[in-house]
Amino acid sequence: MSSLRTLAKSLGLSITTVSRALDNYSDVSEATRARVRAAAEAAGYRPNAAARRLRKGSTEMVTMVLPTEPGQFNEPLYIELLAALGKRLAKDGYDLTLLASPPGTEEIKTYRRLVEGRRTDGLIVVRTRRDDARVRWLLDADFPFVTMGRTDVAGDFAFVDGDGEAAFREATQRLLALGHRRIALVGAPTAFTFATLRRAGYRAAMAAAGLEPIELEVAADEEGGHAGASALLRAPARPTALLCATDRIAYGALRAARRLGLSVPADLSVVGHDNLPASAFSDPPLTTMELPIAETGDLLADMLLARIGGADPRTLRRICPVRFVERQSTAPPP
Amino acid sequence: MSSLRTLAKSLGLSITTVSRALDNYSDVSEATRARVRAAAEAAGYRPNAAARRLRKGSTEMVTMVLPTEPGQFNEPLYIELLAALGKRLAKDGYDLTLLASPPGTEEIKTYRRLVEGRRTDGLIVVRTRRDDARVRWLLDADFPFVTMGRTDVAGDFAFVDGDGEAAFREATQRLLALGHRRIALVGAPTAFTFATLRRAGYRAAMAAAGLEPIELEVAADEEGGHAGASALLRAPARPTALLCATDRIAYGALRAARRLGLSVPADLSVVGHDNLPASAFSDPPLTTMELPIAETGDLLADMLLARIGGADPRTLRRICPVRFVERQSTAPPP
DNA sequence: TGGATCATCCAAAACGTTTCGGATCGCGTT
DNA sequence: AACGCGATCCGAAACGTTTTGGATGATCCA
Repeated sequence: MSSLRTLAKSLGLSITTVSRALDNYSDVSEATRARVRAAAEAAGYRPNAAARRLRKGSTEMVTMVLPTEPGQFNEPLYIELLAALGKRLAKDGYDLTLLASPPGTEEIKTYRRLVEGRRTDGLIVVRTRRDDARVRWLLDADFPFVTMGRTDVAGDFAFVDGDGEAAFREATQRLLALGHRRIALVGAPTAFTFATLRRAGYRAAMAAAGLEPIELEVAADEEGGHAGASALLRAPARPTALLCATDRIAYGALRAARRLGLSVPADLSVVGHDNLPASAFSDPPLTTMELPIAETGDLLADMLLARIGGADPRTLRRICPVRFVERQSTAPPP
Repeated sequence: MSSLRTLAKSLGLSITTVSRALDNYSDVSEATRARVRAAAEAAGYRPNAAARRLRKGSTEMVTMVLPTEPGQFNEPLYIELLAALGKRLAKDGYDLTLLASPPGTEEIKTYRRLVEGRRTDGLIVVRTRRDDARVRWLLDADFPFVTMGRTDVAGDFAFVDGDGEAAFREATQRLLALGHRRIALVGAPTAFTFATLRRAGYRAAMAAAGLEPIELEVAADEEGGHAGASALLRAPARPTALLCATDRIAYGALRAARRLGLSVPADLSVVGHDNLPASAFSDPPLTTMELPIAETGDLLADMLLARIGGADPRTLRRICPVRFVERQSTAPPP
């Protein structure tokens, strides 16, 4: 409604001057600037986003595409991440938007639309895979992006990740220190980088202790955890501890243990990862691990802004330590 | 990079014709259309979103602003809602974006930016309050929007809501039918419409049975549920059933019961609402209620598109039935 | 043959902003 | 008196689409 034109006309000034006054250019007098500001305020002037984008060639927005399919995992984390990112980006005048897309080819199409239609200045890629088509495509298109989580894809790009390997190594060592020997991993699909890294940490600690790893790969949700833990706990040499790739897997495992009449932690120790809000209230409260999500969001935002500004991605990589959160689902073996 | 201009030049056609060919206008020959299509495909042409928006005056995007503060509630639901909405909107060529904003005045500012800067064609408002400043503002600005959840704000707008009142009435009746008499409500903050409606249903059923309601209002998360249930269960005439406004409150209640040495459902029945993925795996699996979220999303999307198209909001209101999900957290009282 | 109709194409305007390259004026210097 | 300079201001172009309002031939009918 209220455009620069009408504003200029009502002030008896040129469009140029009004624009520059509002943009704090130095070549407009303080008196005029004040007058313009007041008028703009009174008229509720707000620059038309499309026009400004067309002219400036930048959208001042950043997008995160969330792969969604019915019953996916880790969503609460992504929302929190979004909140942190949004806050940090807003400081630099960027809007953060989230786009839901079913994973797979549909997702790549979404990226194409975003990038080729110049609908966003930068992207945040989450739930990375070891071979990640999105990352490959974005590298190829030479478009600014940042990933949360690592990838095996060759090329230079910015990322933030938790040190899942060290975390699971440490967690395994803690279980070993408690006296456990038959420690099983209820892992997530190893197509995801995080699952592979956590497994590597587990394997390393087991190998160092001279123990055979016991592993299962399940869907990264309660159902997967339930099925996986049920299978493991029915085996002849029943594990005394379950190291779960995620908290949601751990919830399923807790339920499986109960159905088999095992009490946690007396008969079985269970450890998760993510420290979801519900984990402090599970039965028993879940021992788990946590990546400080707010800091991660800040970092990702900083990196993405740097990338948009043209920074070298090789300087933008960070692997963050994961904090161990001890609760009541772990104890010495029976 | 590849604009209409370059495309036209390379084809020896005018910009107009290329544009119209791609837009399936009838006044361009089939032969030319095919030629243009092929060239556009080859060049990877994608219309510049800003330019098209500037010209058409519409953004072809729809926004949902998610009020986020540390440890909020119901996020998994919103993600699923987002997925459903996105799918439905994509069919009509609309992008759905989500914007996180701290609730309160900051949130209204976000709405102003979106609406006055013409950054979106329509809004989805969630987590409605009885007196909702966002709704008031949007009504005042006469901007197309849809709410998930009702409001006491006077005025006509489109909404979808679950029939929380009927659901909680029915749930209370079920508990009554099991023989419970001391049924307590662990409610959410009644500033939120849903909390008030659910409480109304509970009160109606209790009144009809000639019983005094026992109520507490807590934060709508695990912590709130834990605190509220702890207080209620320590009272002299301990309730035999807890009706919780949300599943997350119910998780906290389950934990509180356990800490007090009460077994669910033998000593205490617990009922939630939302049917979060984790609820089938709590201990015991939680009896709860469910609003089919995918259908809700479809409905909301339909309504919003209708509103953007100028439909009368008075024809766009829907209160959906809520399904009762019986699991193992309910039983007759001891 | 002349006029109407149709199929196909196009020039130019418009959307609202930012920005380039001056224009104008007053004032102090030489 | 001419000049230079700083402080203010402005016209016009440009961003890449969509759309209006024709233009141009070819074909058809009387």
